[in-house]
Amino acid sequence: MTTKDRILEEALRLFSEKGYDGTSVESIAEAVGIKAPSLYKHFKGKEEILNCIIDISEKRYSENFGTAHSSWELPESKEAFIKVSKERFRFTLFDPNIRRIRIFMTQEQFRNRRMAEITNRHKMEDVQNIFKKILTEMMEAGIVKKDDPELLAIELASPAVLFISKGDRMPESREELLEQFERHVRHFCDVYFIKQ
Amino acid sequence: MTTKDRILEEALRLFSEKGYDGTSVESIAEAVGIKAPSLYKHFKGKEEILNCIIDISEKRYSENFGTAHSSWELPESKEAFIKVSKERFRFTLFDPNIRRIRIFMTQEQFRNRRMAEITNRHKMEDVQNIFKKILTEMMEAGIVKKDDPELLAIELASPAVLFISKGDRMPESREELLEQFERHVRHFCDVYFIKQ
DNA sequence: AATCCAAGCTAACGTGTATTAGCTGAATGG
DNA sequence: CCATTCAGCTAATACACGTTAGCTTGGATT
Repeated sequence: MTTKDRILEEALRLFSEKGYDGTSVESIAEAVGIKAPSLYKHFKGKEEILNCIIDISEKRYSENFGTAHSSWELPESKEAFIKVSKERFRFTLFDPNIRRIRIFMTQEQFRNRRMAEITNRHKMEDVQNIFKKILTEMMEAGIVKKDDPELLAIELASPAVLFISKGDRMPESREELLEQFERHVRHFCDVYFIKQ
Repeated sequence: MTTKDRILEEALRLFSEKGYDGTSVESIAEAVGIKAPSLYKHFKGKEEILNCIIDISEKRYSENFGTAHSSWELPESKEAFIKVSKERFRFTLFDPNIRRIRIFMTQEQFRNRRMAEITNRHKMEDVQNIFKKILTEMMEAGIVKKDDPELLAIELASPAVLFISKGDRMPESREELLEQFERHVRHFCDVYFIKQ
């Protein structure tokens, strides 16, 4: 791992913990194990670090949630659907990289137009498009009742978003949130899946 | 309105726009129309201003959403329920004071334990308790199908939270969000209300 | 072996920020 | 009518932060 990558890693960690304005260039350098002026051999300044992190955030997010890359195989049954949903939810909730990006985005979205757009693309488009796609396919396969897949995607996704936010705020509640999420998905299945 | 109140008002506005660390004492003073040192006649320092604002946030939130103060009359029909939900949603989405507090809280929750707890009490308890109460009553009144009111409260509330977050991020989309919210509530009624 | 460059360092600068000291004038109260 | 208090002001302080200049060094290149 290069020094440049280590700088970006530590900067993201610090930004997510203290915010951009609350993080000094010196503290980033210290976390990396170099002196502040050495940082300028790799980046023009603090703002360039920020922009690189935004780039990374955008990339990692689209890798993990973009419709293109996201290859869920179609769940064949209610239990398969619950299992794969839970795995996905657990990963999103616990993965430290995704988590740091999410917390950082949550804080920075109001002062950075690009950050607002990325946050939005993620929460309002990517997540819902994944669910929309799966739900559409499951409707066609006769597993889920025919309905507006866009609306159902929101019904399915938004409690997850709420739980994830709580998990970021209070990490100690994450195990409990997994259970809450399962209850929600099971309920969703009870309502919208075709009984066999 | 006293100077002290004006300071708190402008500080909240600036904190919500630029964050706590991004707001200087001088800029608060300037917004109020005084010089920075005069601020110290009213507050011990920047941090005391922050704490006062947190107090205010907590108070305003519990005034608006606390179970105790919240007096919804029980909606008698589906349309009445949709109407009152929409009004409430519109208010929450547009009211500038509530909005500033919410945006400020969203940013500060990760660096301030108290802020995390207030955010949580609001999003995870207050909002859901209101809906839980109404839904329970409507189940007893034979308007809504019998089900777990706690779960249904989440199904009803979480898309609203998602829409509100988007509205804070991109205010220009708020009118559209009102329509999306109505679609969600109508769908909710279709699924959970007893047909007449 | 001589040269070069990347990546670190120390020292220093300029700016911005939170806060304090101490003055002033106007209202308040005995 | 004088004393006090309040709420503003200017000037100044101390420090932190982002950034630049310029030196050093060790490994790669020629």
